[in-house]
Amino acid sequence: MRNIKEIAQLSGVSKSTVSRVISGSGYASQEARDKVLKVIQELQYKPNAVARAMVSQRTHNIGVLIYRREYPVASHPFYGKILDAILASASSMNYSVFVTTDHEMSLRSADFMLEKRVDGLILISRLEQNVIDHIGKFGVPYIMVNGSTDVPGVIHIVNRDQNGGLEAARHLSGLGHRRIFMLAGPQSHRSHHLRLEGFRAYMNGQRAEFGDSDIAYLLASTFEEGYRMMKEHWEHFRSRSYTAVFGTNDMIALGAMKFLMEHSVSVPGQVAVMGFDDNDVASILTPSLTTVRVDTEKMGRLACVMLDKLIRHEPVEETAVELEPQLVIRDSTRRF
Amino acid sequence: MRNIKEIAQLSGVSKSTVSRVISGSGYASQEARDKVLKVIQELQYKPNAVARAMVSQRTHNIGVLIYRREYPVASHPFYGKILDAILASASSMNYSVFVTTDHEMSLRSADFMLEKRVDGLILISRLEQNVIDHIGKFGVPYIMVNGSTDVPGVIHIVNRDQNGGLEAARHLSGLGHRRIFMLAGPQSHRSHHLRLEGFRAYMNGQRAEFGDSDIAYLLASTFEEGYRMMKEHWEHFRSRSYTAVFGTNDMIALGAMKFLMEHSVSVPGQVAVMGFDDNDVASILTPSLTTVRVDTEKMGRLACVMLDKLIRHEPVEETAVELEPQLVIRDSTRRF
DNA sequence: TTTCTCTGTGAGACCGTTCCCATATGAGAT
DNA sequence: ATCTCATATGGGAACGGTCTCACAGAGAAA
Repeated sequence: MRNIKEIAQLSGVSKSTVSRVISGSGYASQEARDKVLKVIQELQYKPNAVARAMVSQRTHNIGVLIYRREYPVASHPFYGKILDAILASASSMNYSVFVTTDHEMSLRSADFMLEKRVDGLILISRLEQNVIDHIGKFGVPYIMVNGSTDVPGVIHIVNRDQNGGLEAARHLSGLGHRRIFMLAGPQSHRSHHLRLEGFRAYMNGQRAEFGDSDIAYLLASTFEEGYRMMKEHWEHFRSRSYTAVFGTNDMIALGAMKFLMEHSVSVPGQVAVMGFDDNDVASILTPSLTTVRVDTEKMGRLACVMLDKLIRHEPVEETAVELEPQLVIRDSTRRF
Repeated sequence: MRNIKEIAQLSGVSKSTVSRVISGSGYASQEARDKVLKVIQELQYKPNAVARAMVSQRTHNIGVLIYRREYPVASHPFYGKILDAILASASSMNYSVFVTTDHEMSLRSADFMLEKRVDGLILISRLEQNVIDHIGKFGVPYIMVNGSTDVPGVIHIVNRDQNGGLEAARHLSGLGHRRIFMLAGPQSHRSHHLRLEGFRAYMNGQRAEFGDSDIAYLLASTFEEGYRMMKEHWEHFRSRSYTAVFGTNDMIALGAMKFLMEHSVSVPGQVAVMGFDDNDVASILTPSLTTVRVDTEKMGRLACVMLDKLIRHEPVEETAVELEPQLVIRDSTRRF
């Protein structure tokens, strides 16, 4: 393969001069510059990033680690969106991105990145303490996005889920709904937990009746599980004459909505359905889903910008960024 | 940072011996082996992949390049699936994956990968000739997945779209549908073109009436465009009393279905709707969408396996792999 | 004239590995 | 006794860049 030495010989200068021309720093006469650039152009020479990384101790690569038990991961309607945003931002900042997905939270996939000497790491979704400790030991800067653990000192970007839950409750209450059934995703996951808490806080604040019997706890935050739990609680649901369902994410809500529609329950005519996240499917469905929007685009962008600062040892103002979610009213909810 | 030299000093051997212990090749006494491994364990030493790549001229990285004009890319219900499969396969084969998405087909993003010296490249979606030429010049092995161009010699993996289109026609005809309206995605794209051709071939073979007036050509293969074109042809649709709609992908079909349902047309009661791809949304919707399944999982896996062969200079049997699609009958179609 | 500064250039160390080669030792064959 | 051969080890070049440093010439300031 072509290298800088070959360019140097062909243009009749030393490799030092070639290096200077390429980097643009240091002195190089116009004459030398022209000769070198001409040869580079002719040979279609591209500097070897591996060698560069070797000496500069900077790879200009960042790693994105997504842990998720269920498929899909990259094409996941929520995590995939964050990934998309990261890819776009990173590219505009001249970083290349290693993407690793894993189903168990093993140290292996973390090591995979660490060996490759990435400049920084973006960790998406919940992470266990030992993985964080492991990564921390390496001195590689990292940022957590939408993580579950509140490890002190770890820089993380999250959605203000509690507020979102509160907004959802306010919206449904405002429409006149008094009996609301909640499908709550795994409470070990920060988002689902806080969304429930926010919702509960509003209801309690309003002295509205909302207690443990109004909540179904799901084992997964999937469409199937939403459908399954709606089915399982169907008798209960009818006997208590609920008029609304709130799922702690869109897929859950969509699963519930599918069950309802299969049982000829009109949405939103008889029962209003509301989700959280605002993924692409939410707006596509008939009826389109009222939801609380999480700004995944900003999450990804901020993650890149902040990680870049960490990498360049610039000061980072905040250790925790919380993004405000936004109520998106569509067709699946209406005044009761 | 820790390096092999430091390990050598601490274990009282030369760096050559340490290298041998780590790689497992060459001679090393049990005694030396133990000492070295102990130090490695204590220091949590990980060999530097950048330095390794430097001398071995193998990075164990592959690049995935996805060009797509519209958002989303990574989270796209079809391309995202392929990406997911690639990530899983690559990881099990000990490759790390660079993911790059781009909206225009620029040489820049290709260069981005080439400079980083990936061992191989997987190109997803349509690629223009100049980009292919550019990459070809570098001698980096590459594979095209679901590409549009039939460049001779380029190894590619595609779905047998023509057969799929044919199966779709056979299915709808078999159900008794005689008047079928087709929403055809951009014909510059191989898949959409062949799906239409396969469909047309079956219809003509059956001497069924299916002509140009039964086809609407879309500008994009999106949900919105499917909706828009269904709307635009609504009068035409009704006047010709069509009983079925076939979209050349699921999103198009879903867009059309949304329009129909909004206009109180019962699906599949009055009009049957059929798509192509079988993405996650297709099974979620009510009614669930009858479609033709593309084996994205296998596409991704094969891409990795074949690329690995190319990288290791092993012979690759086929230059073009065509995967057989599979009819998936769900609730959106029924006997007319 | 001498000294200083700016411009321009090349030699060579270095980044962290791998791998080839030289060397050493003890056992078994000749 | 010498010759092989397998085992074991370390020295040092190489991979392809960056960067520091030494040095040289030219013009300006002393």
